[in-house]
Amino acid sequence: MSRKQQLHRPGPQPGPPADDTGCSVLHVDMDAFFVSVELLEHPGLRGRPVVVGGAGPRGVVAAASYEARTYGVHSAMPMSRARRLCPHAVVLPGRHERYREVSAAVFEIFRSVTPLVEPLSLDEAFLDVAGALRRLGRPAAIAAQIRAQVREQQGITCSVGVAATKFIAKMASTRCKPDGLLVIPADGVLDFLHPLPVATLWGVGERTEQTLARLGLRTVGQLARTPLETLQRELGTALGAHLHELAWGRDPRRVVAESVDKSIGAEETFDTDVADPEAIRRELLRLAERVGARLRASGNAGRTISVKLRRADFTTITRARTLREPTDLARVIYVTACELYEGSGLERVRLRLVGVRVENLEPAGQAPRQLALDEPESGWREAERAVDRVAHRFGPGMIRPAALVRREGSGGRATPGPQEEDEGR
DNA sequence: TCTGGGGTCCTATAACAT
DNA sequence: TCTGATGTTATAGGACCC
Repeated sequence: MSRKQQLHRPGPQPGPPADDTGCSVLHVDMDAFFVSVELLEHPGLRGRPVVVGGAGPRGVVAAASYEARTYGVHSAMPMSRARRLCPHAVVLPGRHERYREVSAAVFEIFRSVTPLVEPLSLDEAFLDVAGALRRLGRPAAIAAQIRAQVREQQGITCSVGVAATKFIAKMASTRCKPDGLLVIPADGVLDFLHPLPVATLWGVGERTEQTLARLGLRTVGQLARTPLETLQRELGTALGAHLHELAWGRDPRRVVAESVDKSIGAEETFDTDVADPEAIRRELLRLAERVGARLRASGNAGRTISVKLRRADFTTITRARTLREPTDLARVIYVTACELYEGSGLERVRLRLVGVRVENLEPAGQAPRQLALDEPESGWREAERAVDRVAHRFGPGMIRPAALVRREGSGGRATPGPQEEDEGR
């Protein structure tokens, strides 16, 4: 569900089959993934404008059907605006658990082709099929086979870009959406690339597009012919060099299957802005509990705790502190987060969002366990492990700190979160 | 029109060490 | 010993991705 989705003519490539020699990188992208999964269960909605996303007052669009897109609706758009653009759209709240299941099944198909599968998100991945050519045929044939299997086994469509490099494969899948297949031959890369608008490049968002527009650069070709030094002066050394390389079709990045988490975090936007420090601390506790549980589930611990505070006017600050030892304990995360919040100078300021993140991750097993006798940590550790076990058996939210048990008139969030539906246990 | 939640990466700066 | 140059690490902010 790329944000840069555009409406395109679907269908196969015209003309003779393109030469896919050396094009061993595939980029597979599900078409309007969340919507497509919903349509499996609500076939009556097929052909109608359907939008998946947050239904609350501050929700945004996570996915839009192609019918909805004709009204200008696209992902990341505020839901209020989407409803205005397309008042008769069907809005569904989204069920990520279900999307994860379908995603897992689709990725099984990918891995039956090659072990070199690099997930980018639930709905897209790079595949390096160089090692599968002998067994399964040419890259374009493998791509067609994957598309057929996804359609037959899961009932949804995807688009596949085939090229010699990752980023050209990704651009290709974007250009052939929905339900398409596009091969960019190695000797056709620049013809494909140079007429495209700069904003289609991976790494060019709204801000960078504006900067480039100031320089009079609208197409990738114009970008390519701009001196490297100019780009680096205007965009910074790293981004300037990166975009210059991409504009010439050069992208040395390999497809890598394994990846390590660098941070784990949670954040929440309030339905209405909150100034009360007690309510903010309660939210920090909820978030710390969530992050701690996910850290322990993933077997990680982290040394750096950061909080993110977004004011009503959308300006955002972050504050971080690095601990002497890594932790996976919600209690430690919570206490640190509170101290960072209290030291931020934003204690009575109206906030629309708070977030908690743990960085500098390492496997929890190798984290040194300094525990002096007077430290209560081991008690917390046992307590939190017990909570993990209960959550595992009975579902999350069965046990939680007393401060999070909702009381009548306790303030806090304007509407209960998903784990607060039931009154206090 | 009013902007979610999960992340990664880059840059600038400051503090500190060599 | 003082100092400048240089490297390293932590921090903050922001662009960008899906």
